[in-house]
Amino acid sequence: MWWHQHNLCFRHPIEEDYSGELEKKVATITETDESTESEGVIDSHKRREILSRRPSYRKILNELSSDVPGVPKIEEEKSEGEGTPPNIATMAVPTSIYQTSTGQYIAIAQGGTIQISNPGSDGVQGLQALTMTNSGAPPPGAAIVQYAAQSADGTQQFFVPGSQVVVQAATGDMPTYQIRAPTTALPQGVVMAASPGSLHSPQQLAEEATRKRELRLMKNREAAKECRRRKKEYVKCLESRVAVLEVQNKKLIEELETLKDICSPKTD
DNA sequence: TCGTGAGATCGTCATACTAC
DNA sequence: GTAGTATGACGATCTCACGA
Repeated sequence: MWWHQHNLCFRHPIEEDYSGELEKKVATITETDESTESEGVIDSHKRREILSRRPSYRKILNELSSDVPGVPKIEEEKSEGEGTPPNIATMAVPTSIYQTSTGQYIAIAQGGTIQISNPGSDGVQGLQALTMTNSGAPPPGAAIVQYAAQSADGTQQFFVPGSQVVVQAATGDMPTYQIRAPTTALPQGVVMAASPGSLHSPQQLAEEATRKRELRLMKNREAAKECRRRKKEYVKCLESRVAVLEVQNKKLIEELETLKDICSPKTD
């Protein structure tokens, strides 16, 4: 974070202990002893314990917000069942089987199930079922593949194992599908897919594990971004609170001095 | 212009917490 | 108990200011 003041720039280590210092400052100004972190050397394990037991930024900020009018609250995320995620589409397509240029088969079943068979697999064996869904709980054993609602060229893409995408190349009565490299760098949504029970070969299991890991990493990446955003907001909130409390403190001191003068007039 | 230092940002991992 | 989420820690990389 950059702090610009009279053409001088000051930097604050936003991600480290700055918020902790602010918390101490707020605690000092409000004359509470909530902040119990000692100044001495704390070994990393104890420090981790202390930090990890701290309530989340959202909770703290919302508590602060309820105290300080004008400070916006961080909205609680809606539960997943509420409403339709904007990026998840329902596939209402006729039951069809398509063959790709690489020899893979894609079967679009009624109800939106997409099945992919790899070259060399004999028919049903080796099929991977991709069940498109708008909402509701995933079926037992279901895994998640990545899905982008629309690519740059206006087509729909369904991310499948092996860093490939199933692309809906045209809409209408007879949509066409292709398997090709993704045209968008980042997937924007998810669909439910591929029960592990349908995976047989070690290669498929490895692909499944890789896919799960990539999905987990992607989610964690987004979570980290969101967490950092919340932390920044929290720090801003603390800063404004410090400013408000300092003004209040100053006023109270001045008031106290005034009252002292009134109550104890000089005898000279 | 280039090297360097300091802070910012990002991705990942580990782990506590939470919801079911 | 388990899966998913939140967040601290850490390392890599980026960005910017500053001095040689």
